[in-house]
Amino acid sequence: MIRCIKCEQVHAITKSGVVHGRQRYYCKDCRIYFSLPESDPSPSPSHTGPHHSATILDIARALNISKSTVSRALQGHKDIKEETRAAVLEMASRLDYQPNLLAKSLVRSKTFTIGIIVPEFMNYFFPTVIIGAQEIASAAGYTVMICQSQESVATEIANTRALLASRVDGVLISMTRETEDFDHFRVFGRHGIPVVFFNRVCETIESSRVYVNDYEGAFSAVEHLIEKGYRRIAHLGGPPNLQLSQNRLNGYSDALKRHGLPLQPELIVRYDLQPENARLCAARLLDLPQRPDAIFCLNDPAAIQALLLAKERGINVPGDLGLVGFSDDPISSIIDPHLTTVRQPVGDMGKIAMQILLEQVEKGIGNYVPEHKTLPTHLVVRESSSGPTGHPR
Amino acid sequence: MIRCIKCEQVHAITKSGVVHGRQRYYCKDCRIYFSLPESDPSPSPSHTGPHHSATILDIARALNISKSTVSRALQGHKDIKEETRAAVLEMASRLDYQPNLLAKSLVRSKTFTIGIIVPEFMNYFFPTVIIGAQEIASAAGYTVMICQSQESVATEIANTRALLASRVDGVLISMTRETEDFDHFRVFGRHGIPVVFFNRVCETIESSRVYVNDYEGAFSAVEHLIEKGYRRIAHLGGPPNLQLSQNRLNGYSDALKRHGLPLQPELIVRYDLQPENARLCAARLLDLPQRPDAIFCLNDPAAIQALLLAKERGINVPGDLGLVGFSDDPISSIIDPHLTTVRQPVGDMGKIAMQILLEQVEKGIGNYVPEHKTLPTHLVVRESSSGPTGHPR
DNA sequence: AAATCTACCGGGAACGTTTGCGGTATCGTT
DNA sequence: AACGATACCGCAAACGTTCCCGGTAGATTT
Repeated sequence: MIRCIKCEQVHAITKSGVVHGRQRYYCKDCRIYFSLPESDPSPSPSHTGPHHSATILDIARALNISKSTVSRALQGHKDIKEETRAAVLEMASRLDYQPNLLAKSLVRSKTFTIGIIVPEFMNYFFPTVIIGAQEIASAAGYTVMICQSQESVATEIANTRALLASRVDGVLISMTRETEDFDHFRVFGRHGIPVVFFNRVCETIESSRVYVNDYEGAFSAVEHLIEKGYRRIAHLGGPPNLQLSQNRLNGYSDALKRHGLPLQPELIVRYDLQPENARLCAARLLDLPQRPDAIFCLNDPAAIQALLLAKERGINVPGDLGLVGFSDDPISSIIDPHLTTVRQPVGDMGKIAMQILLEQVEKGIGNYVPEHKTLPTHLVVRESSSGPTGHPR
Repeated sequence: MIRCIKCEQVHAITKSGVVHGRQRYYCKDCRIYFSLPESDPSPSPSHTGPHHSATILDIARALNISKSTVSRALQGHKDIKEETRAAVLEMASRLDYQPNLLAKSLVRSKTFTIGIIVPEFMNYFFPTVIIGAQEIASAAGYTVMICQSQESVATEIANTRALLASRVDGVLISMTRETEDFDHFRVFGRHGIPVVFFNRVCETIESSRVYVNDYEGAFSAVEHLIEKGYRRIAHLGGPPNLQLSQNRLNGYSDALKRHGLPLQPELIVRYDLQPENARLCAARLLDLPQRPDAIFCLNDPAAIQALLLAKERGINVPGDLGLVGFSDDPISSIIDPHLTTVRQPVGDMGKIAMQILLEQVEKGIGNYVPEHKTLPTHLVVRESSSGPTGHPR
């Protein structure tokens, strides 16, 4: 006892397969498909109706023209009379037509979406990058698809597959803290999809990269501590497989060398980017028989953990312990004492990375050379490093 | 002078259209399509190759079987001999086959992706919700597509269109601070796409909603301030079009009434959720001829701005000014003094919202009733509200 | 020996677009 | 009067899947 949703007739209805749990029907008179929930024999009026969204074919039939014409009218092709176009547009909005990107992308083999893989977005850094990137992308008519690997290679691999399956036109990647094998990234190259790495870059893959000058940032931070009178400066570093922790470590040690200070291995600890472990590592440093009088931390979250721990233990910052972080997290200017840090242009990093990526997407793979962009850093001096007590400068 | 990328022959090649700027060719011998960048006549070897990703048809041809069989083998259909399936799998990985979700979704009219629209993700709240939601979604085999409206209705509307065009199976929405007209949300209903609102819900649209008990949270916060001895309690509230600011305001005033305190209009200010304006509004309260001795703030970011301003002006918190926020932002337990706040189960909100949504997606529209879920809040008492000086309790 | 069943596979339509090519009016030009 | 140009539109193939329907070969039952 199925009636057509349009002509309300019963006789011209035939079944037309089941799609995902609901019976589809076809009315021969109206030449229209529709479906009704089959578990509910008498659906409430508010939920009845054509769940089958309108297509260009529906518009075409309603106007007695061909779907080619509708398609062309919709995309502003010049071959279409102004009159017809107006009619199409009018009917499109009447039928609540929404173009099906899946179909469009399928035939044009271009999706106008960019994939982004980040390890997390709990902290300040990655959301800010993403916002910058998204701004550029949507200005260029692209949408983004954000994946978070949650610092796990397994889900990172899953993410690459998902993006590949969705046929994104390009991807932006900042890898996991534990990524050591990069094979899963190569698949993009094999499929002609440009990628650009940012922040946590991959050096063994031929691709564009954008990052800040970690070495210089670290160098200036440590030099600043030295100038303020700190002498036993420790480093709370990051995992060795990340290039940036290596660079910051190098900046640290070179600054020490430059000023004739010894490089003491026990003053260097590395944490795996988990906040809890930053705290643990800071504790290791503070528990040292000969305590450091300053710590240069890999990033602000780590510095904040160190600061909190110091406060708990009654260690005066900056009097007994100088602290400087990296990346200028907003919390750093709120916490007491305010944290000295190395500011990096976070939003710009997203923008620039996306700009480079989109350029390469438009050019097509093989028609561009990978680009390596280094962004400047800038030391922001605040209270946490104003010099040890008894050594005012 | 085009050679087949497989057999390296020249004679059997015919042109086969141009897709998006690159000429496509067809080798009659190998029955294979491929394309070369036409702007670069002699591409470097590293970038040469079949940009045309392998399809099930390629696998089928290589194995001399039909694409139906390949499809079935790939999805684990029982009709396929173990031997054939193994061969297909092997060939698939040899050809670096990646399924094309666009095509699959097109025919099944199901994308297994959920859209999420949030106003921003700079603060702690929304990223945390998203993480929770994503966890549930990916466990169920869905991927999410995150859009941020940036607190602008215009981009919110653009977001709905994008999600609609991408044919998401369902959407999670927390609306803009300025959304007053909800028509652009109705299109989901018309297209049979279930939506669930969270946090900033929409009451005029028939749909599921999940939020916290804002009224009770606010009530207990204000009651707490009263019990601690504060008497002139102000409220730094939010925009009136958001239900949650209304509810928190009601909790605030009812708590005052309950304890026989007068409701004074000049003690109620509302900000538009921009941090700068939170500061301005806090200033308005602190500039009052008769200054409030406590402020109950709409959320933690606002409370933090108030706290910073008070510190700048030398107003002692909690001695001269009690403060309590809402949502337990991590900064709140870092800032000095630590901020009393109403904790809400943020991650759970995402999880629950996604669970409800997925249920409705699976059931299909019309086969479920909208669900309204209120989550409990919990007052976290810290230093910022420990009582005015001279009124210790 | 015929009939039925099972296991496996292929043909082909369908999903909703885009787009090259061909067709038909209409109009102006020789 | 014939021809070419122009403006507009339709046909049909293609994109890469899924899945219904049918077919064949061998095994089992009657």
